[in-house]
Amino acid sequence: MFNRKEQILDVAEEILQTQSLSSFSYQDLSDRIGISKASIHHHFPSKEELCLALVTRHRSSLTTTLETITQEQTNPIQQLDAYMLHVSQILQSGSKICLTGSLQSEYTLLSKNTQQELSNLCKYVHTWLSRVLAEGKKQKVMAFPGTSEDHASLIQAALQGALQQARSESPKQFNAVIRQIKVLLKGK
Amino acid sequence: MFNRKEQILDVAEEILQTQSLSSFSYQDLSDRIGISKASIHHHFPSKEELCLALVTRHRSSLTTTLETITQEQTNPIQQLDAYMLHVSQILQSGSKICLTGSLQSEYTLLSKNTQQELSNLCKYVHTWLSRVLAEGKKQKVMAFPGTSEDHASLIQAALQGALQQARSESPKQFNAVIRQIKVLLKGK
DNA sequence: GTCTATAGCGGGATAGAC
DNA sequence: GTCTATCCCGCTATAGAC
Repeated sequence: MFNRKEQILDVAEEILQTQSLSSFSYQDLSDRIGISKASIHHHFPSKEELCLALVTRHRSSLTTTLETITQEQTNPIQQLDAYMLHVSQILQSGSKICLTGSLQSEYTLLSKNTQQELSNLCKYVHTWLSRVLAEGKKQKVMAFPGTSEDHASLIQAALQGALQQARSESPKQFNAVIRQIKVLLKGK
Repeated sequence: MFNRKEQILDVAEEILQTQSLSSFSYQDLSDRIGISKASIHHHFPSKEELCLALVTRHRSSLTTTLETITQEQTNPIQQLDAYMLHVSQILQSGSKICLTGSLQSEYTLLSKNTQQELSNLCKYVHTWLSRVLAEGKKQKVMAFPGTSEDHASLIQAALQGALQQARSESPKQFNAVIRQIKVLLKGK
């Protein structure tokens, strides 16, 4: 048999990116997976544990993604492009938002552990982005004023916000943000 | 007597910016205001109506704010600064996020009317920002590549994302985004 | 406008059989 | 691992008295 735990996390992640932590229930999971609520409780006794597992898995998945990008692309511009493509695929697969954004909106409802794990995840992405930007500047293939860290913060925040804005507006708004991030990095 | 409806909306807005639409209840309102749940239903029969009223009021409030800024500040740079100060005050009054961001995260759960009103609100802010940026460029007090509309989208998305990121990180992350938005507008 | 009381539902979680 | 059955709770919403 395949891994049921992973299947539950897959479905939970999808719902979380479409709705919110408070609004989704074991019943939702039960309906979509086709096993009873009690069976899901067997794998994840509490909602809090499920949520923590979700964030932990997401962090390790994102780590793999970013490491792969770093290995496959040597050019910092292509590395950033690959990451932005990764983010835009979230939008294209339904009008989802990133897991991070969904959970940060309900940050005050998370357990201490989950908050910590979410914080680690964000820090990791920020560090990666900062490094790519610093490398791009050093190689003179990117140009931007200010520090790499600040510019990384801007890009990270903009991508998260853009996914959400795309919901009430059109995906065009999201594409506008991607376009502008790229334009800003071109020297003149 | 003061206006109870407004009081309810005040408290609801505060809770929504701290938690989420799904997680907050008439009981929460009842506890904080000191009247029964049934009394609140008298003013806002359903949660959906309350939510719509909240967005409508927020839109008119924001319209006033932006019009005031436009009248009081003649310099586009100062207009943008005033708006960003307005946003940063959201963060300073507790670790809140903007109403827009909170509701967009649960966009799929909103009624059609509320979705439409939220969309109008976002469009209005985007139009205002675009105009300020275009004016700044025309007066040569701002410099940025690309269109005013795209740069407005970037700033709007970044501010919304930054408020959320500030929760799992520190307010420093938010300040970094503000700083970088300003730096990007300086000609060199 | 506010209250108490309650309906009716769905939530998270558990017990115990298979 | 999965099920049925059930507990207890909190939710939205309504009825009807004051």
